[in-house]
Amino acid sequence: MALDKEETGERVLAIAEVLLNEGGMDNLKARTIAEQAGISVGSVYNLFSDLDGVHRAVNMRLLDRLGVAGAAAMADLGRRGVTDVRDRLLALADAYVRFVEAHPGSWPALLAFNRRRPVLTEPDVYEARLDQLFEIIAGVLADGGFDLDEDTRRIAARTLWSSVHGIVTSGYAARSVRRQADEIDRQIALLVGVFIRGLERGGTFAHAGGTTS
Amino acid sequence: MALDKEETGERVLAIAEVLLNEGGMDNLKARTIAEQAGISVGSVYNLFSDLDGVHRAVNMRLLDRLGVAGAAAMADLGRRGVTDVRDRLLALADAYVRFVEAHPGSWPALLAFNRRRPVLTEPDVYEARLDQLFEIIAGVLADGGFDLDEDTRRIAARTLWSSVHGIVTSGYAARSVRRQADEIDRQIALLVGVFIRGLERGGTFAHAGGTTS
DNA sequence: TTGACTTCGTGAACATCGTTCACAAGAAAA
DNA sequence: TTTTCTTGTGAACGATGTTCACGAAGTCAA
Repeated sequence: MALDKEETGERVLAIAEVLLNEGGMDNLKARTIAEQAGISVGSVYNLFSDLDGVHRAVNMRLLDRLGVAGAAAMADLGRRGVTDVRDRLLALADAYVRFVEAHPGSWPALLAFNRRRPVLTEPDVYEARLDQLFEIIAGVLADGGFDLDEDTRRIAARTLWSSVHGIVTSGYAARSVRRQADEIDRQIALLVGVFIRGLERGGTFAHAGGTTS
Repeated sequence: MALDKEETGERVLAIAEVLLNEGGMDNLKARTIAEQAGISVGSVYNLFSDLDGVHRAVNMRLLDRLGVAGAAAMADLGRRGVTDVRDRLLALADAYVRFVEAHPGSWPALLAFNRRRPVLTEPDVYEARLDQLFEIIAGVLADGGFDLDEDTRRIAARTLWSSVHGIVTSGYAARSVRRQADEIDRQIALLVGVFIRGLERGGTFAHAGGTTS
């Protein structure tokens, strides 16, 4: 045996990520992985329980990389003395956009992976890695001087994240590739701008049932 | 032959939608459709080019139904004399939430379907049906008395839609089923509230490059 | 009516996929 | 050396998407 077991696993994950990035979920085939990794099909199932297990492991790496990208963007702004809330939120959103662009196949594959089953899987680990991002956003909001209690700030952070996520994914699902990046940037700019102005005006955001007569 | 060709196609689509709704994309099998529809496997391929073609047709029906739900929600509010922008936007968002809840499997399958290939498909028809929804939102914004030019209003409508979409999909991707509906409602209420307050303050939302020193 | 032509349903057949498993090779222990 | 355990192997199985040669049934002209 030439390689360590863990080392072989890493190589399989690297190959799997390339396959996912190039051809989406349908391109993740056990025989292709085995061939490119120089092992047999059975060995793939020795290293991972399923192909789903391989995909899950790739997704973990992606989420980790996304967290690093977000933290790096904040660290970079801090190093340059930028403290403006708008700039920091835009930088976070931009980091996410660049991350999605850097993973044109594997990131959509992660999203599709979660939607494949109704709710059978246990995305606890997923949520844990996403919480890391939420806390970054909540931290930015906390420094913004808004008069928000902790609970509202938590909701606002998740709302902001979900909104940016929706803008980016909806944007890239549209037809043209060019000109679409511009649309995404404009939507994000409008969202962040409107969000900050709305928060600055204070007030409560209770789930008021105003729609009923 | 007992049934018309088009009628058989409708039955196939109805069966396919049930299958998708119950088990997601993996549950859409040619042999299952043929068996439940009382036809042969080959006939399915006579009626539709691919299984993807079947899925596409189901998705069209879903998008039509979503458009009807949105329009109905607006018509209902108009009938009850409700003209407040916040109420109307919340009603639209609520219509979307209820739509997603009414299609727990087939709607995620639609989203996963679009993410399956990088950008090979031509979602022109998709976009056309979504534009219908954007125009509804833009119409509500136009009645809101905000000082927005048509272009900004278009962007704002799409931003609002994408944000709500992101909130809903991110929300249902999380772990618990209960208590999650509450989280979604709170995020939507915060988003709409913040959005309206932000728009009321006017100003431009140009893509100002403020992040660079 | 009859014959040719067209249309369309049929299901066996093929290729490919995920997954399993009996087997063997090799390392470690005795 | 012998035994035992681990681990890689690839043939084999079942399921799936898709095709296609065949035949039944309808249509129409003579």
